[in-house]
Amino acid sequence: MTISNLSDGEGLRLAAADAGLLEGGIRSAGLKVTAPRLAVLRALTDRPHSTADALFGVVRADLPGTSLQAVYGVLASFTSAGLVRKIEPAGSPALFERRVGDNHHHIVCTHCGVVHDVDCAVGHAPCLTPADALGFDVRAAEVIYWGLCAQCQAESALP
Amino acid sequence: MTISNLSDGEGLRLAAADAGLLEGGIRSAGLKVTAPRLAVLRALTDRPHSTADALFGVVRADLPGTSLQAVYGVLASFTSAGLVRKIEPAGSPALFERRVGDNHHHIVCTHCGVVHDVDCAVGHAPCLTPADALGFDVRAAEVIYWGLCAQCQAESALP
DNA sequence: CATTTTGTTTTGAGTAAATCAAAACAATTC
DNA sequence: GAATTGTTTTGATTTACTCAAAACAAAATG
Repeated sequence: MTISNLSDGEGLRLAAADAGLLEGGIRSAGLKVTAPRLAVLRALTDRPHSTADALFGVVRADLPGTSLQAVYGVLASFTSAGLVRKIEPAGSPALFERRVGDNHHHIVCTHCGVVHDVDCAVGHAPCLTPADALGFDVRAAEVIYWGLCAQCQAESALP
Repeated sequence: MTISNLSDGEGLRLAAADAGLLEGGIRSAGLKVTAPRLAVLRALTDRPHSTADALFGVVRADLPGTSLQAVYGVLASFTSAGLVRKIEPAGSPALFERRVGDNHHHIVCTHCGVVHDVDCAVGHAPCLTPADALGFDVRAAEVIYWGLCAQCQAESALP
């Protein structure tokens, strides 16, 4: 599979527009630019908080030869290169997003599973300092809010 | 397997002392009191932040006939009865603890995986209010701090 | 431009953690 | 003590993910 069959038909113009940005991001992370990587990164741009499997579904539409393992491989390399962030909410397969480098958190619907980004709670870097760090050298604080999303609240209020 | 072969030998006195408390806890959660449930609850008292598998290892020493699935079943019933809390740190199998009902969080060592409880960060119920809840009815905030524990810091500083 | 090197993807197998279902069984209720 | 209800065992199954070797493509090099 070569980069030249990356896109076809109506996706071509969009792909051409994005390609530079996506490609630059991958390249400047010190990774080789390949068709599966471009496809995964594009899919993730459109659909943040996706599972590997969901991304595989999107990617294989663009690039039919792509394997699920390739998607896992791409995501692993992106994650360790700091190009994407992996989140693992309880009870869910891992989710991935392109928004990295800021200290943002997530809010997850306990009913439908939808995930949204939320900015940090209190002031500058809230929750980044535990009451007592017990001698740990704390590097990160991960916050997940759980609750009912607006739509599921509305649905649960129906007769 | 009956409750009568719950313990033997030197564990008997301790078991007798605990049995009332453990039994009362299970019963008042509306669950039947069984040998596997007592054994799991006792194991969890001694070793908070254990996996189902680790608890299975402890329980089968007391109660050799116990199956791993029984341990999963016991933990599921305890969790939904509010008798234990299940935590699922990224990259780890689920951990269980008896400390419930308070809003405490966890600090996990990125190197050795050890988990400790930490009280809430700032004031009363910090992090319980996101900057913007996006219409969600927020019910819980889960905070996990990641860092190097004191021992792993010491070991990484060696020649 | 051709070649080599390095890194990526495919193919296929394998694993860990957890779940499901039916039959056997035990705790509580009556 | 019998009936009822809930729990545990047994055994199979699933999901999410990982590993390894061979095939292959991208980038570096001459």
